[in-house]
Amino acid sequence: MNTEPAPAEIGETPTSYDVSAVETKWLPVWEELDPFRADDASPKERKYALTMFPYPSGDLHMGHAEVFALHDVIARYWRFRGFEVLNPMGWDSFGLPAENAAIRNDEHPATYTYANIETQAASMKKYGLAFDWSRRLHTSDPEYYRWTQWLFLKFREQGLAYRKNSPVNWCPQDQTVLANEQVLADGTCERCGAEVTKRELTQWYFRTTAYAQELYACLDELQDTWIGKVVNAQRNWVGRSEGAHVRFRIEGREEPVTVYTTRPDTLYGATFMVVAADAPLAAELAELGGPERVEALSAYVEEIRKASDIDRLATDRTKTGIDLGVTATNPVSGEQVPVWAADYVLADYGTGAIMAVPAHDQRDLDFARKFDLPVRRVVDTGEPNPEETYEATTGNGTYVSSGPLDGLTDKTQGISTIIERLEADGTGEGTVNFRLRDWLLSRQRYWGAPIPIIHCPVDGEVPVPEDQLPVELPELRGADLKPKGTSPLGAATEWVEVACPTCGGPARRDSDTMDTFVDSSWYFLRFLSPHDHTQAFSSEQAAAWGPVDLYIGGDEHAVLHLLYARFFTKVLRDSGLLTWDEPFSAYLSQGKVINNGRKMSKSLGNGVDLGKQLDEFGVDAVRLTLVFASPPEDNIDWADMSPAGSLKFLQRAWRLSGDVASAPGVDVSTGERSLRSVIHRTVRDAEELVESHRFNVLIARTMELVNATRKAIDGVGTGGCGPEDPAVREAVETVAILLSMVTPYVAEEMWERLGHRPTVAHAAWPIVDPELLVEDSVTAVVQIQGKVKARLEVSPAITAADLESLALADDTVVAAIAGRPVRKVIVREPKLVNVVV
RNA sequence: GCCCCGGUAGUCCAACGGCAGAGACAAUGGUCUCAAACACCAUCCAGUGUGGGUUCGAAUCCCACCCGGGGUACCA
Repeated sequence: MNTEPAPAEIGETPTSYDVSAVETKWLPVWEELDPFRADDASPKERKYALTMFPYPSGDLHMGHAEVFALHDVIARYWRFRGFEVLNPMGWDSFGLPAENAAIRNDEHPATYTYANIETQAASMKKYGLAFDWSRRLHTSDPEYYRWTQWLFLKFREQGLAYRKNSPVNWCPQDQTVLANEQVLADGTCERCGAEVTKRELTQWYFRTTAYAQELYACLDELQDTWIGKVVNAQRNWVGRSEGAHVRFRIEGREEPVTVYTTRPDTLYGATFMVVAADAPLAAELAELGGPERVEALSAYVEEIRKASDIDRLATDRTKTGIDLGVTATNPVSGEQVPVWAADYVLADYGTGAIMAVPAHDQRDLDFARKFDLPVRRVVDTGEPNPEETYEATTGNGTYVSSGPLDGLTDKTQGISTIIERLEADGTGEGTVNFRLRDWLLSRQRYWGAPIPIIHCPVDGEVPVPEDQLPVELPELRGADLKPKGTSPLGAATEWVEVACPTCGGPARRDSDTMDTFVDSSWYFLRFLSPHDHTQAFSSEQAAAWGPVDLYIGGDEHAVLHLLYARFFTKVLRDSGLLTWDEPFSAYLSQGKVINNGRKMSKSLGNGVDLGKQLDEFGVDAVRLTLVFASPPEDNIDWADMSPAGSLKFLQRAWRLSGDVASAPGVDVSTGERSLRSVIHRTVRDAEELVESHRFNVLIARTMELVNATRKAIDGVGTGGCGPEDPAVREAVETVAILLSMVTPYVAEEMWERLGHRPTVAHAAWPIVDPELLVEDSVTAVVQIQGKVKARLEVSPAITAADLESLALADDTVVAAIAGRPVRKVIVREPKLVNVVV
């Protein structure tokens, strides 16, 4: 600690406080008083404040420090404003790092996990956060994952959890499958960075697609209370599009092939059809084409399987594909078109088959060019003809060569005309399509919640009976956990081999564990009744507390965690367990803490250690710096920040508390008006600023109040009222209360020096006196042509007419008008007059 | 490519369509000191990315473009 306490000379007021002494002094007092425990029986109006619970890897870092500091402002503020606040904390404690550490150190993952949890818990306590610690939970506790498993079984009963065989993302490094959401845009694993490959495996899925429409539609309600970019990201991820299914009859095949298109109006321009090469449909059609087509297809599929996702994802890659040797019939024109298989058509989007309209889709045009297929323009947009330029046109235009559409110029009308025709003929219909896929939840790893299913050769998939939950993890450690391509649980013979609950015969447990995102999809519900051994969560408490009033977290979870939690909420609502539609009424994401323009990382060597910052400047100064730095959602570059400056300010604020010369409880209403006016304006602004999450401005306003108070104390003779004035006490108490939301230690210390008993968290929020917000006089500006020419001191109650005549009589105004005729006068009393000449 | 968000003093950031500055960092000068650090006092600093438009009046609203950040990407 570099803040030396001032030498305590007898009779002299110290000029600074000892940061570390204050921290050790108040921490036990708060533990004792426990002011933030939420009362389920409270008659008060409730608020549920939630911040994303951490994964226990090592100690807390700067990112945690920021989000917790921001979150704490809201939680403490609501409490001050008379709400009963639920503000819980726990750990998302299943996950790979613990498992990898266990392999490295030949130990059990729980050892690493729970040691880190204790480290983080101690740091959080020292960090002075307003959590209700009685509700602490860890998702890796059997008492928690028992209910994760129970929820899985409920979902399965409703057909929302199922198993299917499908090509899945496989991370060769972590030796496990990944959800689509866990594969980055460049085709690498979001966790370890390895290049993701594909494998054909039977895996468990949650049917998120069943809720695609609602997950999309409800975003409208969240538009104003969720941070915009997250709503946007969710919208993109769910990916709703409107279009049509169109059925093409295939020569020699009974079933027609259905394609999905968003441009049915270009149907007359379809010159070939393409099916996803890796879909079963392609194989079927190849058989129609003959043995050499089958062979060609399988060679082609082999080739594309070998290509990495990175290559696949390169958009400028040349198109590849093969002719399947079959023809399809265009349902409106009767035209015969060839059918191709290619990898630019995705098996799991739409129907896995498209009608190719090269003139009006660049991908199709590239393909047509490569394989010398015909291009036919059917919309004349006025741009050069794509048949010649090889630049597809996608805009509005006049339909040509399009039968009944010819001459039409409106795309919307063109689309609806074709859809009507298709529907009348029974060859297609309008439809809505989503990009969202089902959520792959199986993981071939150990440290997660086991999937509570038993596979019996006689009875098939049998759920573990509820009274046998939880299915606890067997004790495995070290080398037992090494990735081998199958789950480590599969090798735990004694654990895997069980009697079938239905027939009693030999059977095997499902040896996969659930994606840890399952654990975090419902933790906000478990906080409502964390010690209840009879149910996952209390629906009654959920109705009373929920939904979460404000959720704060990082935007790395903008699609994953938030989407999954929303999905869980909707399923549980439809199961009758919840009454609300969305889990988080408002969502705020904090920016990252970076250093010197770069993300902090070991390889760059620019990490900032939170512990060191706390040791050097103290908890309060670090919290203040993070809150003051910028609006919450902006990144903070630590290199631009000055925790030393923050500490300087806190010392100045603290010093005020030693200068107050009136007694506690003095009648502040007799205090000096101008200072009181600043106090009450500050409080009014503070309310608005906290509610609109402009915490950085809140700090600025508090600094302003500190400055004004200092002047009032010292400035006797120059307008200051001196330390005895009751307004000074009111000001300093207000500073302590405002600061307690951000810097609880120094605020508590000030509160004590002001002669109050702890804790400042119990202080009454100042009531704003509207009388004190009225100003004695205001400065009105007079503009000529919008440029300021003069200022007038006027009464705030002045009438428009009076202000106008006052302004027009002003010498500088008269001079500025210079005799020109006044054409118009705009008056916004009492602040502004604009003269137009 | 498409979709979001942003661009204001050297830096971080404020500013209901109405005086561009609330607050801070840095810098400079001073007080204090044997000297320095700390502390305190004072000073300095931009016309709001560019170009149009709307308006009596634009940092703020609209359009186009440039730059930065993020999301997404053969999604038919």
